[in-house]
Amino acid sequence: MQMLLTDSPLARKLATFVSLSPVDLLALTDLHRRRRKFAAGRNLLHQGEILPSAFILAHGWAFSYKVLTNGGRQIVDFKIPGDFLGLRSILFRSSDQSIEPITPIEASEFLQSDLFETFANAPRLATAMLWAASRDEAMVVEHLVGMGRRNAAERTAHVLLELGARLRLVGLADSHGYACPLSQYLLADALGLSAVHVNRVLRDMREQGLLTFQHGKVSFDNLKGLVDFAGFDMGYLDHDGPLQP
Amino acid sequence: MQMLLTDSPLARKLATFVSLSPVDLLALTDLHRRRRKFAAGRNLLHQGEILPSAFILAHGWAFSYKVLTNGGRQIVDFKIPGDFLGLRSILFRSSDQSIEPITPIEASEFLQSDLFETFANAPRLATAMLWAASRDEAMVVEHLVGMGRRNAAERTAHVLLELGARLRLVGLADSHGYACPLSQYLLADALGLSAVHVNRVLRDMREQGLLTFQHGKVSFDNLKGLVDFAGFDMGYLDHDGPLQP
DNA sequence: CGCCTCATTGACTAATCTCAAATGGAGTGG
DNA sequence: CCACTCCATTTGAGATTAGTCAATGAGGCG
Repeated sequence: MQMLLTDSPLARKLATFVSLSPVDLLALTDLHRRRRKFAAGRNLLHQGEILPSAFILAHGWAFSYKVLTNGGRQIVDFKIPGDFLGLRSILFRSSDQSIEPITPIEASEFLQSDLFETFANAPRLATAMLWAASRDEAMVVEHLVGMGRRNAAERTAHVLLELGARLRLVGLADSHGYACPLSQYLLADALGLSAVHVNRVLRDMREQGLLTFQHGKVSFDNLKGLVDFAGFDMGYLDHDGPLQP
Repeated sequence: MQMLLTDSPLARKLATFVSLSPVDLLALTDLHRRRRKFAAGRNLLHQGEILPSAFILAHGWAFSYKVLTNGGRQIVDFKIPGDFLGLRSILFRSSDQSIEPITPIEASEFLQSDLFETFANAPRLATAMLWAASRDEAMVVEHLVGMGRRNAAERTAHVLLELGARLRLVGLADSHGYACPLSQYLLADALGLSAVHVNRVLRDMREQGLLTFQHGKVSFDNLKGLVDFAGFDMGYLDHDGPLQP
């Protein structure tokens, strides 16, 4: 049983940065009690909704987004196994973002009280989770930076590289590439581009031998060149673990 | 003395959302012990630097930013009195952003240990500060959304409206406008635009009677029209206070 | 005054969007 | 197996937005 839990994507991710004690792992188990499934495309959390629970994504992909009054949609982040869904919405009264599954997903639901309990029982785990939240914020900042000061191709490459690095942490990618359920429309809404332009950019990069995004797979055809091209640093992803209070 | 502290921008901001007890105010006092001054334009915190302290901005403006390998600079957030500077960098080992004063500033420096002490002595204040941090993150998300799905004019209007709302919280603005030390270059680096284009956009909005950005002042010439034009919601700014664990 | 930096404007260029249409693959019913 | 539909992808052409380069003003300050 413990064996299985060490293998959950979240445990795997956290263990990369903090060594988890048996107590921590046990507390993590508790958070995984209520496993639920959701269909693709059906809102899991809606902008402004008040939900007393949050989720740990165990299987499948999702995304968080905001819709504007003018009709546009901006994807804030893609969520992969091991990520929290709606963590902020239980710490604070309401969420300002919506979350929608891309594929059918499985996620473990936990309540606000479960979280506070965990914080009390396994402080080290609490720290690790706070760190994970901070890492998420660093990713949003990096996304913002890319949006403002990288062109369409650099941005696209950067997002796909970042996803690769994150997936590798949970064992879902290697240095050659990964399975990717994103449509070009989703990519466009994340990158602040039109789907048409995303398509052209992907073709260019494929023809330049940098990366291939096709048939549900991302292949890094020239990883070094791509990292260079995108100005991908990764420092904001795998910096040292959290300080222990 | 207590009177004065209730008047600090941070106390004023937090008090809008959480009622602070005398103990909380006292703890806040402690954080304000070490007041320091910094000249405009001199880096306060540098990308990647490890600093054991953070600041509460008491007077003047600053901004946080990242520089890219390609030379571009993206401003992540403007900092006004009552804001934290470098809070993340003491919770986590290193900061991925730099901070620079725009005007001469005064800020209260506090150490990591001061913060943990405060958390222990005044839990309610700790919650309030965590909430403030979360609000900052919501602003970054909104900034990201604007970058991706609002055009140059909407983005500009949105940022200036948001600054107005934040300044009002600390008594530095009213519904007509506020004093604003930003140059068009800074605005451009925050908006992901060229300074030249910012200039044109500002002129357009001035000619349309929406807002005037001139001589260090922002005037909302048609607040309602402007809010409408920018799709400014404000929900992400003044949502309810934090939940009390 | 002379020298800054910031703001402003014009002319031209480059990036990206929009509209429109064609292609292709996966599933579905006959 | 075929015809058909649905959707995502792909491509082209022209319109729009924003960027670049270059020059001129305008205010502040030693």
